[in-house]
Amino acid sequence: MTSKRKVGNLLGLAVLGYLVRAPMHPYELSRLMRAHGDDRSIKFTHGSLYMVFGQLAKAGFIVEHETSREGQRPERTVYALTDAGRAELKDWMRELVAEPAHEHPKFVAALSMIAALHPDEVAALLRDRLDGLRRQLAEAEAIVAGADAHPLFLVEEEYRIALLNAEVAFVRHFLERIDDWRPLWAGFHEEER
Amino acid sequence: MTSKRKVGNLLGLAVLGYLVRAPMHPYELSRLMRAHGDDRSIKFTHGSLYMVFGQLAKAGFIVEHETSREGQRPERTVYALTDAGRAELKDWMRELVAEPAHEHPKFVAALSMIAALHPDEVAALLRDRLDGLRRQLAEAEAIVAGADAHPLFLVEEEYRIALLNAEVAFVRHFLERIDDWRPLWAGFHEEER
DNA sequence: TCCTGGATAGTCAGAGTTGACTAGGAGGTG
DNA sequence: CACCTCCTAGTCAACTCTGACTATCCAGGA
Repeated sequence: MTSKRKVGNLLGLAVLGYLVRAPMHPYELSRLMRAHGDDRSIKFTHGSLYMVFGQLAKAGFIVEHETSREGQRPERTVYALTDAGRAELKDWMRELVAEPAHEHPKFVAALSMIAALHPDEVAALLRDRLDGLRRQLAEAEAIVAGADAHPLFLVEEEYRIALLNAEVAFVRHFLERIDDWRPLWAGFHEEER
Repeated sequence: MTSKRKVGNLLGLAVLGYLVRAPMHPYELSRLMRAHGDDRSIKFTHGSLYMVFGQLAKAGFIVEHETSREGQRPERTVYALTDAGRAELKDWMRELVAEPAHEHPKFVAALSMIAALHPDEVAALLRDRLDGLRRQLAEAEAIVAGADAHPLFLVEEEYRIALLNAEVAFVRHFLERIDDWRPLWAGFHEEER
């Protein structure tokens, strides 16, 4: 069952996943995640990270391990995972892998309203989109090719590539059919000269 | 440029898109959208709809058209689109269609942390996921087949189908490779007996 | 006739999120 | 050696969103 989690932000999952290896303070984790390119997979800003640490602590998944200070720098609070946190990590991962979630990508919203634009314009915009998709594909492929890590650690990038390829194919197919649909479509735009 | 919109919630896009046809009050739109199955494309709850109407009004994209009351029922406030609202609708649509957004699906987050689970368990979970994906595919295909509407109005459902098929293929491919990766992977789970 | 459940229409407290702000230290440079 | 910029580490006000709550009307069953 997808009963509601005490901490819903996926950034919390990443925190648990990293703390299982070693206790850390938020700022250290922030650098680590950026270095690993995790910001491509998990949305996070500097500010939300501290929020999530606070939420996880309140929920009992992590505890303050120690607080230290170097020179006059601000104090650092190091957190460690609890047993409850370890359990939450496993349980959350199981749910995310086993149950495909119904999500709401922006492009889907736009497609559901697509008749609001004139078909000629849609065709031009879709060609722009194809360019953008190809750029994203090139980026992802460069990351996979350029890394010397085991493919296990880039499996999320391969997933992204698979979805991007599917979207490219869909957009091309859409472009091919647009002319056939023009008669019906035009009905919505009579008033515009 | 993706300069920040005054109203960011995609539900606002739907509101603009429907009000372009006729003025409406929030509750009426809510029924209409549910009847059209728009909740599959755009996330919305009853409560957030009233919020979004308020935000759009504050931003000048819609205005109160009239308020009426039938019997002792609560008062209904009917809103109409302004010229600024019409412009925002077009501009927003153009951006959403032309520029592929980098989004953060939950499954990507899980994949980036996948080594936290034992490979045997991941294999089992992925098989569960395949079942779920096939159910979602069946659902989407039934919607496309069962509707007598023009395919233009179901293009978002076809997009979903394309992505689901791509994900099925990816998961199957992942399952095939899991055995090869087991030696490396196992390294993370020595401690667990 | 009374009662229950669902549709109608909207409000709002509390939880979550974002982005801007603080403030000292280290490193480079003209 | 004064100045500027980036790095370190964290806080917080303002905004957004969710879900629970209010209140009336109407249809159908007991």
